[in-house]
Amino acid sequence: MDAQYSPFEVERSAQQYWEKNRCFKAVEDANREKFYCLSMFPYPSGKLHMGHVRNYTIGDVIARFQRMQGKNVLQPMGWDAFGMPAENAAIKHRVPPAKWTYDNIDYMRTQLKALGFAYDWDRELATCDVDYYRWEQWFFAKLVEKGLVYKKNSSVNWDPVDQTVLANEQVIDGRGWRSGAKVERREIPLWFLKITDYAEELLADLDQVAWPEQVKTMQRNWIGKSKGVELDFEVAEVAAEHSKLTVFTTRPDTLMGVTYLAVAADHPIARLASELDPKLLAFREECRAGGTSEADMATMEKKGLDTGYRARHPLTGRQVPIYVANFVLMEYGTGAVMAVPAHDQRDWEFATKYGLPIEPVVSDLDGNVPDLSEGAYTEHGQLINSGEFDEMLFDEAFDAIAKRLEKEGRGRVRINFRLRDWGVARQRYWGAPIPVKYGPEGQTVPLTDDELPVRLPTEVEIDATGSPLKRLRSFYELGDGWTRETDTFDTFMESSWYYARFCCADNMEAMLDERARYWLPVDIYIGGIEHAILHLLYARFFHKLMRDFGLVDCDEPFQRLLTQGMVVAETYYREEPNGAKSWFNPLEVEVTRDDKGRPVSAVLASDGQPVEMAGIEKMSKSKNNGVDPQSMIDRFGADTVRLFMMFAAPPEQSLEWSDAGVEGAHRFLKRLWKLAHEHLAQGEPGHIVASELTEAQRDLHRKTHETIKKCTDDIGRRTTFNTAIAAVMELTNAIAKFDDDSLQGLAVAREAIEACVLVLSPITPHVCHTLWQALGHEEAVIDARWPSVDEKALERDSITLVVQINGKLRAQLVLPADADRVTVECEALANENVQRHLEGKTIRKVIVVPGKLVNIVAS
RNA sequence: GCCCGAAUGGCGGAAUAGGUAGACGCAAGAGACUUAAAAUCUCUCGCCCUAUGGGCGUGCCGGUUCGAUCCCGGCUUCGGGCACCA
Repeated sequence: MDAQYSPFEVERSAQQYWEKNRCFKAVEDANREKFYCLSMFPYPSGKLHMGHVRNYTIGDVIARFQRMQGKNVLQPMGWDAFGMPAENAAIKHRVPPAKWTYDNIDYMRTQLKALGFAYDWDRELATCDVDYYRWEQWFFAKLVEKGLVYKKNSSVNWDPVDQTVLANEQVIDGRGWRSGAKVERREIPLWFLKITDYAEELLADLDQVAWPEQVKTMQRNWIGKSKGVELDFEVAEVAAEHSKLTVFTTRPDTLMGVTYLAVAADHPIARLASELDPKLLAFREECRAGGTSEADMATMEKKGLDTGYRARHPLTGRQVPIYVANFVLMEYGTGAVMAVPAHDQRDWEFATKYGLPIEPVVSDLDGNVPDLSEGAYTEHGQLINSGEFDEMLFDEAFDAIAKRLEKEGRGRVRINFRLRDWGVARQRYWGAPIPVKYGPEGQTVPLTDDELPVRLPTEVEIDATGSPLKRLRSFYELGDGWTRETDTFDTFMESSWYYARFCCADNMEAMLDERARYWLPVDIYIGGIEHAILHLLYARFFHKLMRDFGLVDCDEPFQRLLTQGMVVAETYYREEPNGAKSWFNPLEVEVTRDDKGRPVSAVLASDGQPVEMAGIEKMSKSKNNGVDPQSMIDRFGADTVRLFMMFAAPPEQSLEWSDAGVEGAHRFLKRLWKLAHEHLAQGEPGHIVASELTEAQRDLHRKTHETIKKCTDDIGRRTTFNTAIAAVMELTNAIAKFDDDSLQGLAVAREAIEACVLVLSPITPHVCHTLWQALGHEEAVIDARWPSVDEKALERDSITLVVQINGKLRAQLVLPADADRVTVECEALANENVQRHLEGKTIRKVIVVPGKLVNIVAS
């Protein structure tokens, strides 16, 4: 064994060993307990960023830990390869999306390999491979047959200059990012998957999965199940087919307070009204301005205009005005809402703005009529001004009003979901073609198995103006007046089932096979919290579709979920003469500190001139604060990078990049290496005989087992790798202080060092691979079993407990571990400092928490 | 705007079931070794005071409790998501 730790040699030889022996190939084995560990696959954007390194290190630590627990582990990796950046790169650099994507994949694969992740590379897949997306097309056709797919009009962001549909992120302050033109909402027919058919199950099955409570809460709120009443307002002046205006409300108790209705700009009644009124027509046009996102809807100025039509209140018969409003959307619900300005804040603001009546129908529980001068009263209360329903509370009023509406045929109780069906069509090139054709008479026909797959052509001209597929005759035209669908799938489609395909990625005959039943569900899924709703909900839905098609047999795809925080770093800039800011990478900047270590100023290393410090932000290109993982691997080796990432913060929190912290991690590995080296130089150890250990030996022996116990829990249950590493650091500090070359001493030290190597091996696998060999083991450390805790070694003779007076710390006592309550109390009261603080006071109560503390309550 | 989180020394963080706030690491300071530097090792390190002791202290205001970083109510600031970024 070398005296010096040389990471590159160590890493090369460990990686060669793993590759040569195909250590991470996963083979189905019904007799072994399986463990499927999955990290969210990356979009191949060019090179790995620190967020990837963090994500994949977490996954790798868990996979390697589970392997040491004796599980049959599957840990695959692949590429979420369709998406917009490839098209943007094609426009900017004139590189075909396919070439750009595959080049990026090749580079990023070498980076992942350099980090030593224990992937079964035989299962690698890229979603842009036809062997992958063909099954998505096949499955889509099956879903069409089952009636789970339909086409309907939906709003998109339309750039009138580039004549193209924009993604929400391409709309900046209401304008197209390339053209700068004001974006309009435009209705186009799009393909939808009926996720709402599964709303109830998607909600209920959240109870089965071991996910963070916050993620489950977000999904529950997103699905948004609510009980309410659907009711009809009659509009007398218009033709029969529009004479009923249906609305949904969760507050039927406020029905008597309805003073107006609001409909979407594209609602039939609004259309009808605008035929006669140019002002209305103009307003309906105006409603088209702006983006389609919910945030836009919620924050825009609420505007409306009277249609002139009046609706008949279903209970009172009173006539209420119908307004067109820009915040009501035709696609959601019925495209119409009832307004109760006294008890809904948005309605209150609208009514106040347009001088509409605000009539309270709910008082507080003491019968006090609410003050509506500053805003709506939205609490549940007691009904007033509601005739026969007066004095009823919410539940009673809900039932009574619903019952009466039902009896009169004007309403019914309904369960409503906020969740909307999933629009899966995109007007983009770099995606999986939707397998549908259109006939000369307007027929819409899904492609049959023998017409599949539809290959995405790679020889295309890409520019900023929409999908090139329509311009490509060989793709678009099918002869005899038939044409092909040119929309492609939302890339969430691919990421909704890749976890299943990993189980049998080589099957060319079927989407999934029995191997998927062996491996699924994924035991732990690791990825960014930003995917808490959309990706995870779509994947859960898709899983249930596959289950109902007999392709998988569990209800949920991801049993446990670990959501990781962002990687952030300090930002530095200089203001240029023209006012623009130029940003400098943290690695190019030197920070000077005051004598307390506080940063006071920063200079650019290259010219020594000052730069401004602008705080800590998510690593990004725009702020140039991204630290390239590659440069860190080149400098310190993969183990150091992995160790730092796992040590700097628990996985759920954001992680701040720190150069000094990385150096600290590197120093620790050097110390560990030296410790092992020096220990080995002291000669062969004896065997531990527990009854013959000195006190110091017993202390180290105990610390070793305390560390094993803590690390097992920290890694296996809590996934707080930072505290596991801290515990190992404590143990190495104890080993370094332990100076005893007797046979028993060496044996205790050997046990401690081996524990460090085993426990760290999932985190820093390369250096532990080499150290394990150096410690004389034939088997590789990846095949070693996780160390077990000797409960006997944990026992202590004496314990320290603290004495508080009125909750304030006043003394510490060292007592035999088995001291009884009376002894503890007497010892506490006998303490000099305790007596001093009790002088002139009367003891009211003594609380003893066994093994922890004594609190004396005195006054 | 709506939904979900977070806030602890100079810094990253720890305190796992309401029981010693600050483990571990970084930075900083002092010292040892060295011709010197690097590396390494040892010690100090929340703030304040009349210092073998004491007061204050976990974003802010209030509550529950013998005891609150932890539970409850109300704020502030920052972050994630909001259905076509992935």
